[in-house]
Amino acid sequence: MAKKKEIIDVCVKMADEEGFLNLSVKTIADRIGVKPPSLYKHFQGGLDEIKQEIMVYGWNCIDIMIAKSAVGKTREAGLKAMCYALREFAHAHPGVFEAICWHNSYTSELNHEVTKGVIASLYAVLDSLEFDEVRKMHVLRSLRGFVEGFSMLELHGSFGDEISLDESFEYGVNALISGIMKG
Amino acid sequence: MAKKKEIIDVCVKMADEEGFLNLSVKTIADRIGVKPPSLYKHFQGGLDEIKQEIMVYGWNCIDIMIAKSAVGKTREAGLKAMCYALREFAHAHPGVFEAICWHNSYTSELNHEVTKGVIASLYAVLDSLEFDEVRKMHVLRSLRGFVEGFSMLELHGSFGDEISLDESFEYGVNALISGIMKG
DNA sequence: CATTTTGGCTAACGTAATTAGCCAAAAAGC
DNA sequence: GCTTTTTGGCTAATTACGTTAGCCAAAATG
Repeated sequence: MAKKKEIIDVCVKMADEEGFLNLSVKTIADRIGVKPPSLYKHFQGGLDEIKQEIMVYGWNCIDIMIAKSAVGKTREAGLKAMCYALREFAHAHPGVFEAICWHNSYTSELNHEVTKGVIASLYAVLDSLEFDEVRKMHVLRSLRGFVEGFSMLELHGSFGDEISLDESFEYGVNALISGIMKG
Repeated sequence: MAKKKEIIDVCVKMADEEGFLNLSVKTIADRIGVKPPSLYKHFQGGLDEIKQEIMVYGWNCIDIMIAKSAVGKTREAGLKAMCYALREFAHAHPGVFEAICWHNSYTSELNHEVTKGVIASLYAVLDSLEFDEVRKMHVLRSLRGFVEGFSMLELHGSFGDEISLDESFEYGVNALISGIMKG
């Protein structure tokens, strides 16, 4: 095995398959085929550093997905596309998404750096709304709150599944965005 | 020191003051003035059981706050009051709120039991909307997603604070509920 | 070819959760 | 009122994990 990047890729897979909470130095070392202390050659910050790297990986990934999803779209269509992209990421990478929701608290410094990229993508679409700066921030926060909250809850199984989750999400996105456009 | 209930009260305080993540058998035992093994006389399930009890405490508390907040209100006013009540709980009990967001995954069985009370309160107001069952569920999920997501993000410091969080929340609630009522 | 860096290892340590097994005081039963 | 059981605490020991120290071989670099 070799460099950080490959190890993080393995960790990302593990987080998604077995849960972010089940990541430990031992399980990671086992999966890589190495003894626990060897990981410290790559990550002197230990487990915390690995978890941060997963979070950073996640934000970069989200940045790309959101930017792609909004290409050529403005206003309602742009906002909607970004909401769907973020939820799709949460489904594709539940473990990484968990890392992002959770590990925030520790690392708000680093976190603000990292999220700048994402916020930049978002602002391109937000600008097309021609709202003032404060209102754009309200919109951004509202959308993030809804999508991250909804995704967190559904991934944790808090919603049950008798009624379609996809339809609930669509309903919520439509309601929120229609409220944003009209207000 | 004596019974479960008093110990949980202390744990709730600790979670809110020092963070849910910092709860450990040792810190709890210290605070109570007892040695770690003694806690197992009250909670045979160990730390996990304690964390579950905190979650249950939280849901009961939320149940009461939501029910009180919605008294005598219907439709928009009722929904809005419940959203504000839930966010107020998150602010008043950040540690317990964290427990609720986090510990969901482990305990979806128990969790579904516990949330029935809350969902009952909510349904009283939802019923006043005169929507069909499926749509009521969409509304419920959307509101929960938004409020829990927004609160989680602000408590984790993910939003910054240059622009008023209260105003962003108000904006989001108004947008979402207005979208819900019109749809 | 010499040297440094890289990436691995074993051994040891500190701390946390938990279990086993003991014991005194309070509570309940006769 | 005394006996017995339950309650709630303890110390000691176990297990598991993150981490550090210090050693070593192969690969990369000069």
